[in-house]
Amino acid sequence: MAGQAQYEELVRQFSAFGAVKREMGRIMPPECPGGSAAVLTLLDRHGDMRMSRLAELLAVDMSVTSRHVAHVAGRGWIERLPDPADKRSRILRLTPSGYAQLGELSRRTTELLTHRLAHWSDEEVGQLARLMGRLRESFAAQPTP
Amino acid sequence: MAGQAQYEELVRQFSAFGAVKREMGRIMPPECPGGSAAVLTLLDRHGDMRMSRLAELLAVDMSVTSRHVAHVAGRGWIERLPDPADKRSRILRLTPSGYAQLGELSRRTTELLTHRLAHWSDEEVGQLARLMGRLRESFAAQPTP
DNA sequence: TATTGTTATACTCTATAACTATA
DNA sequence: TATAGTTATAGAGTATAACAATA
Repeated sequence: MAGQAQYEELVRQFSAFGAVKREMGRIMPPECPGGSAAVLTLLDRHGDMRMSRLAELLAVDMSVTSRHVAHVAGRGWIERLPDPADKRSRILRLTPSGYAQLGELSRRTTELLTHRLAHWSDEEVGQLARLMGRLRESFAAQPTP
Repeated sequence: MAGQAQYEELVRQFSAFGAVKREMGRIMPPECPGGSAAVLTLLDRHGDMRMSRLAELLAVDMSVTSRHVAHVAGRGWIERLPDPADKRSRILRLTPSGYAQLGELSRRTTELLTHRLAHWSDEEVGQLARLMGRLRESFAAQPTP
């Protein structure tokens, strides 16, 4: 249970985090903006899925998901297969080209973080990842009413 | 010095953080979007300053800063005073109305975080704020060439 | 009637470039 | 000539609402 001053400090850091996110965005391939990268990463992580499931994992409206998916499919990085169980649905699946794109994304982000976090210990990187994961869970647990 | 797998996990958490930021944004007053809140917060934190200094603290282009400042000034939350040392410059200063708005922002964010982070210890909140602050510093230290 | 997904519209945030006023 | 700030334009991300197809 923390106090108001601590929460305000945390909010300041949340706000300042935008600069980190923007720099990550700048090193991405021009054809693959952040939304596309998120789609590829989640499909890699969780396997084939439907639009609605992807929207849930992205934590954005399905209309937004639809846009991102259309962009990614247009580049040939995923394919949209018919769902035999429900003709309204489509199953999303990474293509070999999509896996190649994921490799490129990984190379770029690893290269940037290797430089920027050169002075961070293994434990610190893990701790930040763990706390941010817990933060996301704490917010996802109680969706806005 | 961390490995590629750890960096990829960290990048996933960076991406997922967007959901937290969006929920924070949803509870803001409609007249005061994120950019405006950042301007008010930084002026409160660092005192009166010029546009260029604010742009540096926001870590965005001055054209973006100019937009946010115009919005905030239009609501009467800050005033733009002439700089006696340089007629091209303007000194930004919070008004009483601006301080009132800051109080409202603080109430809303504290209320949200009190609920969402109810199970977090004081130490964990402090640790997350500290690590995110260090992350920002690690990125700011080497601006993009 | 309800659900899956798409599209149209609108709003926020951002960067680049052109512009002005002053240094 | 260089700098402080503004504005116009363009692009990415998002949400809401209206819509089509299917359950």
